[in-house]
Amino acid sequence: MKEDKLPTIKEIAKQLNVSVSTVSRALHNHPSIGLRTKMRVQQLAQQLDYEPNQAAIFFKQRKTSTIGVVLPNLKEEFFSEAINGIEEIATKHKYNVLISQSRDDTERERMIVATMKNNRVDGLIVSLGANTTTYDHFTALKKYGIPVVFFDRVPSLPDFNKVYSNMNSGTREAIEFLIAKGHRRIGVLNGPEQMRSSQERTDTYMQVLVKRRLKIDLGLVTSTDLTREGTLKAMGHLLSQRPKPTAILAINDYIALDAMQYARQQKLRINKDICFVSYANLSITTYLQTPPMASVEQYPYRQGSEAAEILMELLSKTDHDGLPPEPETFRNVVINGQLVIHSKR
Amino acid sequence: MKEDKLPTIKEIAKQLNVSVSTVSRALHNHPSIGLRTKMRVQQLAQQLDYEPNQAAIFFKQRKTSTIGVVLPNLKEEFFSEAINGIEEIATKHKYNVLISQSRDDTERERMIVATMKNNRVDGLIVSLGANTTTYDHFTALKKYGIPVVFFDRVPSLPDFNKVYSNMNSGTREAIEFLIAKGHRRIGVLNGPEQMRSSQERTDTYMQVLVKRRLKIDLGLVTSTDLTREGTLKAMGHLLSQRPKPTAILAINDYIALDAMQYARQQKLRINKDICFVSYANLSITTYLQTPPMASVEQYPYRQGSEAAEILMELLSKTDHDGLPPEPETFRNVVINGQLVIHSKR
DNA sequence: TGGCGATACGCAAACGGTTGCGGGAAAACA
DNA sequence: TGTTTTCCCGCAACCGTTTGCGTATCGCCA
Repeated sequence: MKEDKLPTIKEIAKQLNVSVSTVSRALHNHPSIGLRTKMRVQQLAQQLDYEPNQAAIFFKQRKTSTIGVVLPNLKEEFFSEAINGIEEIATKHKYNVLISQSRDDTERERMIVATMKNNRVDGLIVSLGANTTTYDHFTALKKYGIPVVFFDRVPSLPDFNKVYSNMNSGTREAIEFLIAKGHRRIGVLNGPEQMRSSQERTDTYMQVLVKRRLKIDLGLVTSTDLTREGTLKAMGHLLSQRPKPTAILAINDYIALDAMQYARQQKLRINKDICFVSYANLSITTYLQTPPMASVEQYPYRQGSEAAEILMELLSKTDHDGLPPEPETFRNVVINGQLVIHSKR
Repeated sequence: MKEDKLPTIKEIAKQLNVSVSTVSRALHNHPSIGLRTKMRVQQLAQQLDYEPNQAAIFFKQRKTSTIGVVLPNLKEEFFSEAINGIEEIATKHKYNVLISQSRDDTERERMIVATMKNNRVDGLIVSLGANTTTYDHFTALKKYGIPVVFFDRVPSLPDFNKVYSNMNSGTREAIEFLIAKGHRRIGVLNGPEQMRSSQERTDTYMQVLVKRRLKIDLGLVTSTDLTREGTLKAMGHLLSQRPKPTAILAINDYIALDAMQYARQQKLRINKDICFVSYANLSITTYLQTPPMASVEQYPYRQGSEAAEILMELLSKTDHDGLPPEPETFRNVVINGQLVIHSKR
């Protein structure tokens, strides 16, 4: 009972005195198999609890029905929510999902991509590590026909498939919101400069200020490396500006939380002496007594599911390889972030 | 350049005019291959960027070097932290990790286990869905020699490998802590009754009260199905008791957060009119202005890594199958939870 | 009765790598 | 120089499934 080897197609063939090919076809409802034998095969298969050996199939078909997901970390609700979207679509298309965390370490990221390649994942969905600035480990995959779709943290190069939330509209809304509340000195707590989103955020910030004819003070634009220490240091810088900023736009809710904590330590009253607006709109903020005044919702689930959808499409194309070498077109889906207001004050 | 098929061992063999077996052995540093050819092979392999086709190896070796992880959801920091522990150990042993979420849905859980079996994962690490009361989908795996290790939410049956944090010591500490603070009416916001931990928690609660000669009021012991609605309802019940409880022991931090929000709506002041103590000690609580007074740390990372370690051990045994049918012994690792005090008051 | 087209099934190769076994050639010994 | 040993390497089977192609059987019509 213990060493009950899994039943194979051969087993069935032997017991029924037919060939393996007949069994295989019978199980696939191939038209050239007689109804009688088809029934017999299917019945015995059921009875033996036969399940095809996926490993063998993967090997034979040269595809694993597995997609890899590489992202900075699962701890952030944004990413775990995105995973849900990915999983949803993937399972619908009968794909497995291999997840791995880069922890914002480019070296790890390279390793992960390499092992995923060796494991022959059919495709990849990636959100870049914060410090990743080179993409050769991804371009290398093209040679092997492994499609890659980026989401959220996407490379700034054009020749990649991407799904992301553009910062422009959300940021514009956010700044306008703050201005309408009377704020004139608005600080920006940005991410690392190599991140596409950071640049967009800064750009939009400038644009709005210019449009509203407000003074631009570059001392009010800082960046954090996303570590807690980096955030505190950046906050120290912001709060040392004179006059102090009365509002701060933070790259995401986690960073905003660190920043708020710092501000509180400096005896500033949140949403009174200083207001926060951030991105992501995580559920944890609803538990705070003083949440950020507003968040730009980034729709992680949608980003994940759209990325997965695109990947599925790409995979279905490379399936029947034989088509003319298409002129390589890249998908570029932009999801507009939207401001969600938490606190009226 | 596009349809650059991945180089195979055959390719190398052909180019070097040796047999595939020689190449295979050369790459594995087999002693029976001459130094000269070994060098030539390895060099060419490097030059061609040869990487063995894992799918083929999996198939041949009848093991996939992949372990499956099934847990309720990744959103809870407890689980994503546990994943980190699992990943750490797994990659150290060159295993891949396939993650899937049951979302506390037993049916989904069954499905996942089934597909993981078909995908021939070598072993499984599982944290049960909240409503799972039958374990036949896991016992079925034994027949096929697929080891399973449970963690955190473990079945109450003895014949499984488990790693979990026992509630006794942590709960005792927690209740004693509250009693020392002067609380006499302590409510319990427990999980579903079928969860092992819920029972342990209630038992210990009773024991301590008895020992301290405090009155036991069963109206103060409730349970939630872990949904937000369930929690609010349970809280409604607790707060309708007379006299009101002055402290509440909640099954985990998320539930505590929901509960605290409810209490606040009832115009109760947290940590003043009513105190909370919970389990897990998540990092998000550090951002709260009024966190639970204390949390019982559950060491998710350790639970994950220990579970993975055990699984690795089990896998290394079944590797060289041929040993006498051992008398099936099950590992049972208990990690003592420890009370962490957040708020002095 | 010979020929023809379906119908239903078997043969065998292929996917890429591993491994037991056997054997040829060179080296060492008598 | 003949024999034995040692060192290298090739042959071939195997893992489970899919699939192109060949073929036996049968019915049917001329």
